[in-house]
Amino acid sequence: MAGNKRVTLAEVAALAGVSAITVSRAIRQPGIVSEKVKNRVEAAVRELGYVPNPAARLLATGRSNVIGVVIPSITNNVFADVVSGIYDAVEGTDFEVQLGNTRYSPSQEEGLLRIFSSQRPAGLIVAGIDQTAASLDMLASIDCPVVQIMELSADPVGHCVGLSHYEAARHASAHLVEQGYRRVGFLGARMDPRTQRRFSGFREVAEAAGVFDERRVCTTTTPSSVTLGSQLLADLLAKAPDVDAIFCNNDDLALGALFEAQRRRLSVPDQLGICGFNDLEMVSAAEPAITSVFIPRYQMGRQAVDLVTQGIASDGENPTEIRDLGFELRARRSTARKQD
Amino acid sequence: MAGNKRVTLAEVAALAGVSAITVSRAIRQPGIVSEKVKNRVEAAVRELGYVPNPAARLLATGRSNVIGVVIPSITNNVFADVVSGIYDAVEGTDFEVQLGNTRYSPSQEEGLLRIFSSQRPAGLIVAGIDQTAASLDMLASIDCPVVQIMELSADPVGHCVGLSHYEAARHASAHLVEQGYRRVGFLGARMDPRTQRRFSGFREVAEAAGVFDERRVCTTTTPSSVTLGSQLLADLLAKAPDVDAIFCNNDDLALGALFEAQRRRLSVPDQLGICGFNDLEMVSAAEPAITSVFIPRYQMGRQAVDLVTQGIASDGENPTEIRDLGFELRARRSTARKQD
DNA sequence: TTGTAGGCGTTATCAA
DNA sequence: TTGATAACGCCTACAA
Repeated sequence: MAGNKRVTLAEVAALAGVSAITVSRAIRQPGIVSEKVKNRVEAAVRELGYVPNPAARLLATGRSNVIGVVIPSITNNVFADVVSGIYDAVEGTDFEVQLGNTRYSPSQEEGLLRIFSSQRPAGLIVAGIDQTAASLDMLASIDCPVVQIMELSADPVGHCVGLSHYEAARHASAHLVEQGYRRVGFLGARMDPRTQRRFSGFREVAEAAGVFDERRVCTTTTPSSVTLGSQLLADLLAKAPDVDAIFCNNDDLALGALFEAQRRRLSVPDQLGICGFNDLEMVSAAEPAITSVFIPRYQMGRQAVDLVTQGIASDGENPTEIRDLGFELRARRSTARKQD
Repeated sequence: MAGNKRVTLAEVAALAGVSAITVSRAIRQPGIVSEKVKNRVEAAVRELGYVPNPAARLLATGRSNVIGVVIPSITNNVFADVVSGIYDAVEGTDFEVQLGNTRYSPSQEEGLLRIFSSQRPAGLIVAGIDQTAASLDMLASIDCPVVQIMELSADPVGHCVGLSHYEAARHASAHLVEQGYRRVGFLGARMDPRTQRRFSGFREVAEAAGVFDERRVCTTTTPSSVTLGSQLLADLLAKAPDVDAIFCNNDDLALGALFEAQRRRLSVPDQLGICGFNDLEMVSAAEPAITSVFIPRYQMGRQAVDLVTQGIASDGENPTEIRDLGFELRARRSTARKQD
């Protein structure tokens, strides 16, 4: 089968008794070559174990098969799932994924986009809608499908697959109020734009219900962790011992808060209701199971790739698409207060 | 500065008043061109905003700047940290990372390696030492630095950065015995080769201490999760209600077991000791904090890249290196049994 | 439907 | 130290 040295189009062509360009066409647009020739070519390809040389193709076309993906973190479970969806969707296609990590830094994001732009990518998938003006300029002027994921933008640079974190937070907060909690608080880490939008949702619902109080808000710009969730709850309890429920900006914090509550013998959900965000697997397994807001992480990744490939297939002629994939509040025992 | 169209070597050469190849040399081997020419070239590069075209370079040299990374999962936190180390180490260099996901399937691994091999990568980083014979053949014959990570191999195909999971499991198991536990059990998911090696370590220590019992072993090939940890502990307790400590193959299972113990009002560590593996952040935050074995995930990623780049710099003339990065048992309250 | 010529941007080779 | 020439493998444009 496959020899050791690289097989070229010319060698396949020689074996099949056609010209190189015919082999090229048989591979890329099987429809336009005759059935007979196609079969001969396919046989030769198999026999020689031919694999196209992407560098040569790129050099000739000026267009790569790389889908650039720009995310703020690769260790965060949320993005791990998104990336997983992206890789699954790309599998079996001719595309490759190139991952860029911004570390939540807009300027690093700008740098990554600059690099990607200069490489003529097949498509670009970027997390969030809070790019710098310079980043947005690049995205707007680049000649390939662009997809913003995670959130919904009123004014997207390209396609958009996500959900309203503001609405999601409103639902979660409303749930707390409905459960009868009246002194609700908020725990937030990192406080990136997405987090802040969730906080807005929480704040508005709490204010509308007349249960908002600044003293029950504990936030930090420190990156999120379970340990930090414990600390934030400790801080919150110091400031506002009467808090009876918390909306945590993510599940790590929620789990940390649960552990801290256990340490203090605070009964969850009776003395303290806890709601997380993202619905990572672990929170549904907790004791008590933690209420959270599921967001379709994996699907966002998959559909972003779909939009890229469709955009390429239609040669950029398809209109901008905004897909709201929604969210789902998953109420569990951690907020199941005994109703009087 | 940078115009919109791509600047080529020839344009830089024209502006600098030299030939293209001289510019090429001035960029790649500044040492061999005259000071004067070098300065002129540098000025021209800056003025035009020249960026080399990697595709053309690759086509001409037959050697890419891609470091291929083959891991079994991208959602698993363990590999997320490894990959994070890889990306951090690659940053600022001329290399790029290409991630391949085997989904714990040896045949998918083979396929990925086949693709990578055909792309003349700059280096290859593969997780584990349990490749198929065909995979090992490819790794052995490929003309670039190869690094196996996660484990130590007696007979590595290239470099090796990892630790002995067998030894690590022995330590953890010995710790349980030292704490006075006498009816120790094992919880294992997925049961891939690495997991099995950890089980061997556990088994041998337990047998040597005369505390091994088949009935206290609960394993499944199902992928690991926190929920699964709860189920496995439930299964274990059904088979062997007298178990007094468990070594969990990873932290997800350990956390799930802790939750299940809480549900059953089993006191940890007194009635049940729990030890995890990997030392993910969450286990140290748990209540009680869970004992685990830390492994240097991030460092393995970083050092693997170092070995690749060194191998390239030395043109493959450096000897095979095996780096044992070790592990660290982090004893916490979940195994701090009151000693009588 | 198939083929021919030329070029994509860079580097290796050989020569000056 | 610098330069001319010829690849590298594929694709676009045009021709047959």
